[in-house]
Amino acid sequence: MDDQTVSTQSVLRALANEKRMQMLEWLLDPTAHFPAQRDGDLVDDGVCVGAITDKIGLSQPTVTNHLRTLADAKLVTSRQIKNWVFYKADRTAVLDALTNLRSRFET
Amino acid sequence: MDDQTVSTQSVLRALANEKRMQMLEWLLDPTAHFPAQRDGDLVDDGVCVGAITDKIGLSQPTVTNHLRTLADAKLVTSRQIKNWVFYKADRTAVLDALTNLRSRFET
DNA sequence: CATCCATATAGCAAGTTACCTATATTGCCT
DNA sequence: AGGCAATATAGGTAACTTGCTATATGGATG
Repeated sequence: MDDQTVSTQSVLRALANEKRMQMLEWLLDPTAHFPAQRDGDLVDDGVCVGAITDKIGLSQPTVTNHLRTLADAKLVTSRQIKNWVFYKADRTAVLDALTNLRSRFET
Repeated sequence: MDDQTVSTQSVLRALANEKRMQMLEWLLDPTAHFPAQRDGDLVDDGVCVGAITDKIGLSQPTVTNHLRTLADAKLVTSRQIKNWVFYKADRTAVLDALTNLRSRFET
């Protein structure tokens, strides 16, 4: 329950930034937002950092940092393939977090 | 829609702080968390700043500031009676904001 | 009208966040 | 092995957040 509190806060902090919100929305529907990748399937593996960096217009380290924040909140997962790291949204985790949040506010 | 974006962010920023989350939860069920007030009904009028200040253990100006953040996000409303200001949670606004947020993440 | 009480505003300090550039790390390829 | 490519880490700066104390404001009351 205290653990719950911490995690809800980390989710809220992760979402309370437009750039991260944008990235998460893109990652939830990667084929709509990113070109196909040579190594790694957009849907199965996720989107590589470079593609996100190109699209969002921030430096690569800043993007890596935002992705870490999303990962800390368990909203995205990452996997390494060769020397790429692919980030993938966890839709279930996102929706569960919101359900959880909502339950705090219902009577 | 851009307006929507801004407002979603203000809601998320408002909730992404434990003290404000706490206050909002209290304000959603005031009778469970605050003693009856002489001037102003807890449910109908809301909770006065002083009562919130006593309970949360922050200075009065800090509490006023947090309440403003919640009010900017439209999660609470305020009304003045005599020289008290009563803050009241807007449950509908809270739930609508979450519904709205969720709709961004559904397929 | 003087004062008191409740809240708001001003202004400041400390901590955190968001961004950058430079560099390290790691894996691949010739 | 050497170099290239992709990402992570380090380190620095500016802006924002969170808290405080001191003070202003404005209604109520003796």
